[in-house]
Order: sequence, then structure tokens, then C-alpha cells
Amino acid sequence: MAESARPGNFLTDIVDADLAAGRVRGPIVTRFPPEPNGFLHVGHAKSILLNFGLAARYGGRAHLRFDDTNPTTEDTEYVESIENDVRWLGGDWGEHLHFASDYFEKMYACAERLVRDGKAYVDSQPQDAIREQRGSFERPGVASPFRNRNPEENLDLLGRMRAGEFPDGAAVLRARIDMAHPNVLMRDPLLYRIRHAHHHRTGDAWCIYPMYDFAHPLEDAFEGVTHSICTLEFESNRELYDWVLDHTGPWDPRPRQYEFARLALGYTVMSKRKLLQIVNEGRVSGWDDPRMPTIAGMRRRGVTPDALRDFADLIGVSKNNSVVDIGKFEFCIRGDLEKRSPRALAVLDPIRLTIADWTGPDEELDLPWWPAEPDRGGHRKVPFGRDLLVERDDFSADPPPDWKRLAPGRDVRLAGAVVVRCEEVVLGPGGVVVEIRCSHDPSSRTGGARRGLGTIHWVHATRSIPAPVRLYDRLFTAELPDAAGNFLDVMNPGSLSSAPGARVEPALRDAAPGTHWQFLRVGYFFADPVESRPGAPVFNRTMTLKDTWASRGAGADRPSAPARSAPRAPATAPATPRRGRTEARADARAGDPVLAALHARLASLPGISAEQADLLSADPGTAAWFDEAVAAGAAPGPVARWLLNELLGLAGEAPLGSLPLRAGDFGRFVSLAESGRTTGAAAKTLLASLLERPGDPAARLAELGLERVDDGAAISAAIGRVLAAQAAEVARYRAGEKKLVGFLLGAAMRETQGKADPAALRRALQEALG
RNA sequence: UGAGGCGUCGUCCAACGGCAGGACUGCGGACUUUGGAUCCGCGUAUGAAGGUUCGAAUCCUUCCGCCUCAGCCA
Repeated sequence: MAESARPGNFLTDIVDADLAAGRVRGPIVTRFPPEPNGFLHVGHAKSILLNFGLAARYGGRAHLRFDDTNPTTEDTEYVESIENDVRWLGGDWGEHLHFASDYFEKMYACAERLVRDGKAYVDSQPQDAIREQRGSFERPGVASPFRNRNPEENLDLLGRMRAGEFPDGAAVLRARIDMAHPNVLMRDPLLYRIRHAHHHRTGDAWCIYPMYDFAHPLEDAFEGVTHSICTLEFESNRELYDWVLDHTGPWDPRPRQYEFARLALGYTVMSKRKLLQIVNEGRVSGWDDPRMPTIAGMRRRGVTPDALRDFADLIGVSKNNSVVDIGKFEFCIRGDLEKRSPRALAVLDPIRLTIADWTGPDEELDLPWWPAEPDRGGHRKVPFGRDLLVERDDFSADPPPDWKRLAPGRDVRLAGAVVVRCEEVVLGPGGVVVEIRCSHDPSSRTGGARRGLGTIHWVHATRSIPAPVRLYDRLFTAELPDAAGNFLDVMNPGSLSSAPGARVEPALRDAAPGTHWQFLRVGYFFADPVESRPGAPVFNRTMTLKDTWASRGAGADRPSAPARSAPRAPATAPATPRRGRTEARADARAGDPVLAALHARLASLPGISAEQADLLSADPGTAAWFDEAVAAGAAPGPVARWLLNELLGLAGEAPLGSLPLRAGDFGRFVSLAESGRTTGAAAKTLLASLLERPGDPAARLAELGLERVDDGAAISAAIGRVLAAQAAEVARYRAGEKKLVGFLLGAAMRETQGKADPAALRRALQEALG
């Protein structure tokens, strides 16, 4: 699918807006910034596909950048696996393979600049002191005794840190921001720490290393990244990201950080720590164990990049914290493999089937690899004869009425061959079925379908070949392993099983490693790319087939699915009830006589409700703005209503004082809006215009032609046009869908640009509709 | 507790003041030499309450719930 044809999301909305507003003039540049300290997993795949996909959609570029700022945890081994995984997913970074460590010198120069500007200082305190002084959520931090060292001294100290004069932990470089900042990340965050450690790329050239919050924005800026996309947990880091860029720039383009919800997938874990733990403890065979949610594991299992891409498209991108149903992933895997897998015959748990009345010799059936798509071509010989093997599950001595497989006296088709009837069941010791003896219908060889007849798969008893087959299932039995007390307790003991008796048709003997097959009626299998060899194939079950028969039973061999919310951690009740905003304002008034007087005065104004007075007196600035608007001649009630309900929504985050619209003009606007010269809807259009571009409300009203329309003929004409344009909806309305009146009224409102009185319009519309 | 963020069918994502829609799952049916695939059908979801508006999932307010942040990790 072309990138532009993919559905958009909130990030494409942002890029569209940036482009439309001219905020980004050059190409869109994104980046995928892994730390080389582990393997990539399906969550990273979402991010990779998002970043590379976004760049492709806008004809920009995406970089692969290793965020290697912590030498003690990183290794070049991971660099290779990550590059490999990104490339496998289709990520093309062109020339732009970067390493944070390549920027160490430039970053250091930025640090020196901050120091010279008095924006950073060297703190010589131990770690514990710094942590203690940081304060807590409700308690502000306290300043370091070294906070006021002068720039010369700091520069000297920083140079000596770099020169290796201090041991690890003896000093750090800190930004000088605000120790009382409500965002604790802004309380003089660390920029550099001393680490006498060997770096996988820079060797021993450095003994100080930048912290993430300092390094990351600079890396983005150095590379010209326009949209720096990360996950939700970095939301509070954004303020610091912006601070760093604001004090080291100017930057063009100026990178902006945006956050999206990381992927959480049912029945698996995604944290690096937990994945590392199950690898290290030998609970899986390695990072590329096919049960792992790692890209390497999925690749080994037989999942394709296309399936991952389909999955990413299916789940979308948003800021909602959500847990994606693993079934969606399985759906994408099946859908992808369905298209690319030739059909072969294999029996996982064989039981002998003898066609007792088969008198001739063995035959070689010529069967197509694509039974449903003969045009795709490709055939192979499959030996067939008297002695066969079929799936044990495909026989039942006492079947339910709608059983479509083998049972005493029942007919069934052997796929690609003949219809057989079960005549006799041979029991072994303990009463287990050891052989099914059948008769066959020679006339059924060339088709002649019989309705309702089931079909089962088979292989030749002696000329099929044994092959190792591994059956993989979900790694965990709980949908939310992280919510369990210990995620190890909910590991699925049956996540890996083998089929020791499995036999495959002889043509599979030379299956090339890394090829996909559908074992008819069994599932999708992948010739293991590592252990499989021509002549000695080894198969991994990538995914079972959808099984509507089994699913209506007791869930077959699926681990049972407990409720998502089951082992939720108990909510800890806050010691004191949370203080609401109303209460906070009341408290503020109690402690501030000026605010209290303000509130009292506003509350006494005509047409002002207690709630409005409370809101308007939230801070002196808002109140003053309100007063100024009223002073321009408007009635307090309407001013309060327009201000609180409309202006605040239009203004968004911006404080009133920073608006292009002056308070006096707003007051004049309200007078105008209430004068009857225009309608409410048109007034909103006018307000929005005034917010874009300051000006006199009355003049703008005239300029935009937003005067109220009372002309009955004009209204009738507009309704006539709407009814003609919405003929289908009108018909539906007349057929009884009365709720469409709202839709049609909306269309009429737009047709008149909101300038007609809604009540009059509605009357006219009802009349026209009959 | 301070700050930031998020609440739409069972699940994931749309709807950007005007018909709450799609996909997954599930259920039913058709078709079928895979109980697969394919096709058709089936939907009581806007966290709650107020307000603004002709009209609110969308704007305002309050409340509720969930997530993130107090590493010299990223």
C-alpha cells in the first residue's frame, strides 16, 4: 500500500498542520533511536514502522540513530542485531545511520555554552545528597550549595571532569533551572555524569557521558529531525527537551517531540528487563526463540514483515493506553501466510488407516501446491496406497451428530484422493485405537463431490518421512502477565511442544530453510531458517489455522483466558482526599483578600452566576480582562458566557493576555453578538476571525458579510438548494428517519453560513419537508 | 500528594459543532475436495453530572477512573 493511502492518525494531523502553517519548510525528518542494549521487539516494530512510514508518507527521511550514551550497558553486538531487524522490517535509512557517540564533541560544546551562559553548573555533591535535595511531588527541592558557582569556575571544573581528574560520582554537570519547579525533571536535571568506562565506539576517549535528557534533543537538532516521536512515558521529559533546545539554539528546523502510546499486547510481556530475564534464566532458548515477541523471534517463527506491517496498520496510533488483543496479531499472520503458503500434507499425531479393499499397488498422485488456485501452477507427486496415516483427532468412536470426520460407518474424503468409509476399528492394549480399516469408493477419485462430506488429510504410512515439528503457543496464560504478582508464574508450560510422531509428505524433504507452508487443515509452518536443511527439514508452527470447530468447544488446547482485570493491584487510597479545583480557588481566595474582593464584586454583578464568578476570579489577569471587556460597554452576563464557553475553547492553552484579540474589542464583539445584528453561529465565525487577526468587530462583521439574514425568500431558496443536494437524505427522512432533520438543518445552516435564525430556518425546513 | 496525559462497541481505531462508523472477536447463514479461505447477515459503545448551542463524543465546568514522572537508565 502506498504510504499516502494508509489511514492517518493524530501524528499525520500534526504534520499536515505543520506543513499547512509553514512551520516546517524542509523535508519531514523522523528517527528511530534505539539504545543498543537489547533486542528489538514487536513494540519497537510499531515505532519503526511509524517513524519510517511517516517519513515515507511525506517524502521525507527517517534516520536510524543509536542512542549510545551509557557505555556500561551497551554493546556493539546489539547494534548489528538492531540494524538487521530494522532492515528486515523494510526500514531504509539511506545515508543516515547515526550514533549519539559521534556527537559527543558537539554536545560538549553545547554544555560549555550553557555553563558560560550561567545555565549550568558543576555540582560536587554525592548522589544521595542530590536525590534528597530534589524534593518530592508535594515538596519543592532545595538548592545545591554549588548552585551559584560562577561560570569561570564551572568551566574549569567541567574541563577537569572531562580530563579525568575526578572519579566516578565525584561531580556532575547540572542545568540551572528551578529547584521548585512542579515538574521534578526540571529541578536542575543532570546533564553529564562521570563514567570511567570503555565505550563500544569511542573507546576511552571520554570519561564523561551526557544524560538522555540533554543528549536526545541535541541529537535530533544536529540531524535536522523535525518530528521526534517517542512513547507516552516521555511526556514530562518534553518540557526539558524544549528547555535544552531553547538554550542551545537557534535550530532550524527546530525539532518537536510528540508522544504516542506504546504497544501492549495480550499474553506477552514487552519490557526489556523481563525479556532479558527469561532469556538469561533459560526459560526460552534465546532472544530469537520463536515464542519471543522479539523481531528476531518472530522472524524465526515464520512471521513476515508484511504481517507486522498489516498489524501496525490494523491497530493504529493514538495516545490511549491500551492492550491490543493478541487475536488481531494472529489474524494478520494468518492473512499474510494464507496468501504465500503452498498446501502440503502432514500428520502430526498419526494413526494407521488401511484401505482394506485396495488391491492395486501404490500410486503417485499428482497434486497441485495450490488446490484453490490452479493457475498459480506447481504440482508434486504424493504417494498413495493401501497403508496410510491420518490424524488421531480426525477419528471419533462416538462422534457428535455434526461430526464431519472419521467414525465407524461414516464416509470421509481423503484430501486429493478418494472417499473412504470406516468399516472396522482395531483396538490395541488398553482399548486405544491402533488402526482404522476402511473401504473406498473408486468412483470418487476425480471429484464428484458429495455434499456435507468432510475431508481429512493423510500421508503414506511408509513413504512419508518423519520430521521434527515444533508447536508454539502463547508464552503466557494470562492476558496481562504484568498484572500478575510474578509474571513467571503465568508462563504457559505448554508454549512449546513437539510432535514426535509427525510425518510429512516426501516432497517436503527438500523444503528450503525459510520457506512457508500450510500443512493442510493443521496450520502454517516455517522451515526453520537455522536448523532446517534440505534433506532434513525442521518445521516451526507459525500459527494454527482458524478453527471454528474447536473454538465452539471448550477452547481446545488454548490456555483459558482469565479476565483482563483479574489480578489488578489493589488501589491505594490517598491519605487525604484530593483537592478539587473549585476548592483550590476557594482556598486561594481565603488566603488573598484581593482575590476575595474580586470574587465578591464579580458575584454581585447582574447576570453572573456563582460558578462564573468563581471561574472569572481564578486569577487577577482573567478578572482584569473580563472587567476591561465589560468596560467597553457589554453586559456582564453575556461577556462571561462568551468568554467562559467560547473564547476559552478557541484560545486553547494560551492565556487571555497573549491573545491578539484585545479585551475591549472582545467587549464590543459581545455587544454586537447580542445586538441581534447577527446570529450565534455567525458570531462564532466572527470571534474566530477576530482571534486570527485583531480588528474592530463591527467592521469585521461587515467585511465578512455576517449580518443576520431575515429575508424569507433567501431562506426558502437556501432550503431549496439543500433539499436538492441532499435528495437521498430527504427521501430517508420522508421514509421515517426523522432524526435526519438535525443533519438537514445543519446543512441548511452551512448553506446560509449560519446567518439565518435557526428557529426560522427550522420552521422553513419542516415546512419544506412536509 | 504536585505536574503531565488518557477515557467511544468485548478489543483496537475513526468521526476535528451536524446521520456515532470501520476492523478484530463472537454468533448465524451461503459456498467449499482444508470445520481453512471466500461471500452475506447480526452492534443497546461516547466514564458521570451540569452548562453553552437550533444542534455536543467534540466547546466550558465539576466529579470519577486509569496511566506516567521524584535513576549519576533510556
